Amino acid sequence: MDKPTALQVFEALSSGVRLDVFRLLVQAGPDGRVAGEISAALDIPPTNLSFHLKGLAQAGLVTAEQEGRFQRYRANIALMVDTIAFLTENCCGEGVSCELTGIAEGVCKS
Amino acid sequence: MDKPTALQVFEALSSGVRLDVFRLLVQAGPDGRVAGEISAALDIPPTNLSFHLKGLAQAGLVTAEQEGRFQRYRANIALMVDTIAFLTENCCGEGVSCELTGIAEGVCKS
DNA sequence: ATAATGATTCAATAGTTATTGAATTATTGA
DNA sequence: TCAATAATTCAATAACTATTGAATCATTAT
Repeated sequence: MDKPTALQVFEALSSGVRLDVFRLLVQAGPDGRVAGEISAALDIPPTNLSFHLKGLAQAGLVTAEQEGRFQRYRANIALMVDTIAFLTENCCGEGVSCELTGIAEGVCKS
Repeated sequence: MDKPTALQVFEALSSGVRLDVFRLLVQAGPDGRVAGEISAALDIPPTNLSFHLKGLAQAGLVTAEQEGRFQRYRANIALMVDTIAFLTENCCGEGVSCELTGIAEGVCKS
């Protein structure tokens, strides 16, 4: 993953609203959720939700698919996994072990 | 890790300057770097660097220690590892495997 | 066709973030 | 003490982000 992509992902995740939306879509699984469902579930006004969904989509963290007059959103798990890989490669210096924290071995460079 | 902490970390990592600073400090290892070294290495004016170091410190991603008239900064690897754990717990839904991406098994809930 | 529904875009506003140069604080060295 | 050095804070500005309500666009149902 290149740096601009990583920055966009971090910026997208730096809002409580967007983090909540993304988590909801992760939990929703492959079916995702239409905008109205997200709006209702998280109690976010449609216009504000649109704003944040746009940011998430621009960062690539969610995809949008038209479904009649609904708009269905899904989490892009692959990008999140890539992001975790990016952080992993940037988080552990020489000889630093991640075992201490309960993260699986092999995750960090060390 | 709680949500406000995660949000602060993501916000801190959402600036190219701060990401560069953090990576530099990770590479520097336990010795860290004094502010002037960071400023010179990344070609960032001292006053702007102070601004971004403040953000990183507030998020907990770096620590600062006075050393004579210098200020030594170090990366907080533990917090980064916690952040990776946070993302891991929020990235993989039911039955989603991370194997595809080359991330070690056991990382995702699966 | 027309009305109703789902969602987005637009316009306005308030608040926040990034950057720069000048001023300030603190420590070291002559 | 006095000048020099390291770093931060302050003040000003420009740019961006978040939120809301009104308006618009597209699709569905009558």
